[in-house]
Amino acid sequence: MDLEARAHIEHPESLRLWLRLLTCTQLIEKQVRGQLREQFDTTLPRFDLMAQLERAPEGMKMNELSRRMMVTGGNVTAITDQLTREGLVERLDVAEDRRAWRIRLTLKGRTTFKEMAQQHEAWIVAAFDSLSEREIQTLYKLLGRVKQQAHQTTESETP
Amino acid sequence: MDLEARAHIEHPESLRLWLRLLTCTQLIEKQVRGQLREQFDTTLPRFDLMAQLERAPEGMKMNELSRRMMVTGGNVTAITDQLTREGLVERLDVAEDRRAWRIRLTLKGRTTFKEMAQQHEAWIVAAFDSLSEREIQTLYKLLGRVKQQAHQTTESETP
DNA sequence: AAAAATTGCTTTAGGCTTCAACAATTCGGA
DNA sequence: TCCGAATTGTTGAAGCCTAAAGCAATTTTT
Repeated sequence: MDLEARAHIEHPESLRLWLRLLTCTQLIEKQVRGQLREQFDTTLPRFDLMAQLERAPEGMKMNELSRRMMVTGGNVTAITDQLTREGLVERLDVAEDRRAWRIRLTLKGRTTFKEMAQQHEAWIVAAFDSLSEREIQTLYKLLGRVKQQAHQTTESETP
Repeated sequence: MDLEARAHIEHPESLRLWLRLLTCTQLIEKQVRGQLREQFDTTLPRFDLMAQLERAPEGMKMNELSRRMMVTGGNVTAITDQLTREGLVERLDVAEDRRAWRIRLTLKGRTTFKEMAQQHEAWIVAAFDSLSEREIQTLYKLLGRVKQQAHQTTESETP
């Protein structure tokens, strides 16, 4: 019993697909949130922010974090504040622009993240366990088209 | 520039797939939220609740709404309160169980929803425009397996 | 160089969401 | 029958998220 329960017989296939997509994402996401909470006492947004930073050893401006995480700026401010208080990330001055910060994982942040990331990866692999390599590829490719289209639509909204 | 930016070269394909799935869902969802807001001054959760009710002419217990919407009960209480105040749904007594309510769309709710649903359907169809009928079927089928697996995992968590 | 526009971040108000604790009711077994 | 357990819905605290407004610094225009 889930979101798809609302699909009508006469609904177009795309609508059914959308509800299923939504259901899958929400189920997996809930599971990941729960595990992060239980095992590491943290949240998905905080994990996401650290995941972005892990790829940028020299740090990243909040601006860029916001774009990559696909959330608004105010949000990044709040999460960065938390992680800073806990000593997992640090705010560094940007020499050329006194408005901006460079956010970087601390040593503690880096080791903490590594631990979480390893578990996280295992959960995700388990979530797609029922698909073959080939099927994963197919899914990946088809969703690539959906994504591209969605990006275009989003961008052309505000001219 | 989106969530996928954090994918490493050495990450397993499932992780890349997960990030892409998440990106697609979020992009489409953001778009739908925006449109609902602009065109109908409402929110996605409110639309979702009404969508569930639309299939149950005799109404539905909050309990069941909560399960179908995949959100917690407190949430349903709040959204139902709002929609009730606006005259879009109504709380009816359940004869056999004085703890429970039966929530039902009012006439106003029904006509309002029909209008929104029509637009909503068009947005979703547009979102998957770049896929052929056959590709939509493939996606639907593969995600079906993912969903089934996710449901099982979720259920076996709390014994 | 001054004015205007833009950019980077923060703050605030408001909505969604969960979890945990609670009251009322119903159910089930001794 | 009666007591404990489970269920139904509500409330409150805390976190995430957005949109909009605001401030400070920077860039562009005139």
